[in-house]
Amino acid sequence: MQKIDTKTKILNAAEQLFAERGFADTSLRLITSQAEVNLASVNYHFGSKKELIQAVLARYLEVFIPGLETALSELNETDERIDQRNVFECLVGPLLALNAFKHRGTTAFLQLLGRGYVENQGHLRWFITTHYGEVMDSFNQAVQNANPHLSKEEIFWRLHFTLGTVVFTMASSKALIDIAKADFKNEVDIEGLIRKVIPFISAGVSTAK
Amino acid sequence: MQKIDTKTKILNAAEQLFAERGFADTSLRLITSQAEVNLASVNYHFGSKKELIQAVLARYLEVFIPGLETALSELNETDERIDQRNVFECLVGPLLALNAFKHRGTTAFLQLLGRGYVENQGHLRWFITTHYGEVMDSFNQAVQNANPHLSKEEIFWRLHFTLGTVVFTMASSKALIDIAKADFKNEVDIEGLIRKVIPFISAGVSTAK
DNA sequence: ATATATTTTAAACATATGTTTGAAGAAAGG
DNA sequence: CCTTTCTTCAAACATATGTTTAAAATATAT
Repeated sequence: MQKIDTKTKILNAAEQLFAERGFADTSLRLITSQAEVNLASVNYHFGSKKELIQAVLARYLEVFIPGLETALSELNETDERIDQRNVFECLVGPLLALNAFKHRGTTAFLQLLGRGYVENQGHLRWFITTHYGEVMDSFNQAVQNANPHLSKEEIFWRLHFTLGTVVFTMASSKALIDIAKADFKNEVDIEGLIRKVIPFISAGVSTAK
Repeated sequence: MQKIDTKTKILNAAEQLFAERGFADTSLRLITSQAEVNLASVNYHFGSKKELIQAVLARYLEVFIPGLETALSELNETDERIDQRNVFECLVGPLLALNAFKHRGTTAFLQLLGRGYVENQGHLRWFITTHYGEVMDSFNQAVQNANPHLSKEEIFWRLHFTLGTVVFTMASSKALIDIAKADFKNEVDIEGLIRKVIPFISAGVSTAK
């Protein structure tokens, strides 16, 4: 059994609590008690709560973004006609890879993303577009290629609708999966959920006005 | 110029600030200073911050739910084939009616709904399904009539995807509208946003597997 | 082994929060 | 008018929060 250093213990506890309860409702004392570290170590290792939040998100983005980058560049190199579903499929691999990187990683990442977008007047959006602007542009380009009938503004809106669908679904995935199991006797896991949501958002994005 | 009583002044200020900044990030002192009333009057009139939040939401639900009820019962009585868009259109009237009830009422209500769903581990979700279960069932029935090719389970999932789309979009509507204005020089108001989202969710709900 | 740097710790700090108190003020009823 | 009830107000209260401090403990390097 290997020893986990303080920094990682804080990140793990903070990640889980932020995803479950949101950033504002999670105190440093709650984080440090769950991580079994001293309160002051957060400020020592991260500087402030704000920087801790960024570090939690960064740990996932640093894995997810490169994965998305390679998937997108592969897609953009094929000469075949690109369907919107193919574009969204680019997200599936990198997203599920987060589960290998960390237990329940996919769900946690998507929940954090949702929290970050809704809280703090869209500061996360600014962070992502300034730090990972190229990937966003690349993804946007792929969507435009798949939907030549749509204006850039229409695509902007629909991609944000998509983000809402995914983020909200993942944030309440546990409850939804439980309900589905009780009402329809049907077991669905996180990958099954992704497979269900892709036809929905693909149809939404590609539909004619 | 009529005198507005303290209770209403608090509700108005709280509603605006809750919608803009979320519940956790809005202090009672911020509310009472904007409402120009004494701090203690919140506890006097509402008991606690939690009850104030419920009162703010209830003021809208009491107007919106009956409106939705009548729109749905009208739709369910026609013998014509119902399109999925007709079902979602049932929401538009009651939603826009909130603007007559109160200035910027539609936006405020939808933002509050989004905040309520995302904050506080889905407590609002439980509140609505237990208090307004009949309307939810009626809405569900209309969707089934409009989509006879879909199983009940598939509809269950897609309606929750829809909820996510709407709730997330509205919670971040201010930020999104600002970006659209900056990037595309295009002013979108809340009705415009509703008109944009309905084709998206309608296509998503009705698409074949 | 000693000196240096890094990390951990308990305690204190400053501030912000929701809530309560008790007196003063206003409104209503007889 | 006086009494009673309802409402407002400034102040205090108790607690929770993010952050800082300075000493102790541990690790690192020479």
